[in-house]
Amino acid sequence: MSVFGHTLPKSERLSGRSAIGELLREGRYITSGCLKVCFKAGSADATRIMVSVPKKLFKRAVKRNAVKRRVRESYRTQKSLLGRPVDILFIYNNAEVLPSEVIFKAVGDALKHISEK
RNA sequence: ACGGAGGGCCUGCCUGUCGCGCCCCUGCAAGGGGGUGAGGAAAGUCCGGACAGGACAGGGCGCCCGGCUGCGGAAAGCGCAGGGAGGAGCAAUCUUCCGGAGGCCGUAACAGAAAAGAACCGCCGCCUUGUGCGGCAAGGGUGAAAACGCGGGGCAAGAGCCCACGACGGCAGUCGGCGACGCCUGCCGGGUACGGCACCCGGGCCUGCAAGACCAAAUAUACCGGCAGAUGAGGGCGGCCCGCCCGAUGCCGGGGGGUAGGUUGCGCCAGAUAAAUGGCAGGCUCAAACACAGAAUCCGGCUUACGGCCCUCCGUAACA
RNA sequence: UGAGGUAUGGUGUAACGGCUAGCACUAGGGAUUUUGGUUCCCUCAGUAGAGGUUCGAAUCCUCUUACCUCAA
Repeated sequence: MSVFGHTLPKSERLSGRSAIGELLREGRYITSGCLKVCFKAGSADATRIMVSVPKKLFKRAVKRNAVKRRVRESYRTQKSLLGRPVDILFIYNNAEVLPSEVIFKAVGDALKHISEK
């Protein structure tokens, strides 16, 4: 782990059918700007996240990838806002590819909201 | 210069910083170092394969797809070059069609007499002068399409009826070409268009990596072994015992198929598996660093989307 | 990722390649009625988009777009 902690290795990403199913079943939902966020207290040691961009919103894979990368980048630079381990799912919920600043703010707000709960 | 036509090429690189996948090295570990990391279309999934499973004695018919020629190719609704007929454009050039049949079958709405052996108007002849009989297909009109064009002969009037020239189709021959075919000569032919059928040549079994292969919890269980069991195993009521009720299987071990899940298929310079190539700042080469766009089994094409440059050619205008 | 299908007025659906694309409901107008309903009459509005074949295309062919189904 680097000095700054602004990393996002594989162990901090949510994967696996059962883990995702558990989150979707038991998680709480909040909305923050262009994002819908599903989260629950983490069962693993580290905070784990995943990002979802529905195909209904963007038909082109390039746009979906761009949005996912911006969300991940925003989380990576702001992950220090969280205290204890949480499982989080970010679902993009806007018909347009928004600029990085907007997504950055939405992710930041969501993280603050979660850490207060 | 503007507009257009054809062809070719490219669609980055570097630095700083924060990050990601895979591989290698190092380290007990945390980590550190190095390498590498999307496209010309990766797309649409329109064709063809490889590969995999299923089916399958051998052969024929049928069915489906393709159909000018030559070369390339494993093959292709493939590429390159060329041929014929038609169409678009002032032009450069582009584009559509193409084996085969004098036979058979089907279709040709409306209009029109008639849409395939035609006669409404019309033209001509005869007499018994009529709502007659017969001949003709040049002219008119309908239609998307009407029986080859034009000139002459011929005739009662006419007509490829005959003749010359021409167009079209077929056959034969000389020459040129690997060939499709072309040029020339001679002979023959005359009801159109479209589609299908005999036939000829080539290809085609079906399903697709969510194919397929391997490992393998929990629960139930084929089968095998051991133990207990109508002298009551086990279960229900209950915290336990007694009691009451139901009662022939119960427990343990092995074990096959198989589900969740995992591995493989899956790439020895991309190789993930909820899925990596990015963000920010700046620079360089420069024709430009923008547009279209993100690998999931892999190849060969086609099609569609889209930025830029170069070369050749055509047209218009201006200048020399 | 692979395989397949659909698109016709606002909605649901018909139409051997051939009349002005038919029908029902809805909507608008009118008639009947004291008013409303029922009933009757009239009207509006459509072949998803772009090319091609053809004398002629909703229909046949090609491409594009949108939507749907199936295969863990």
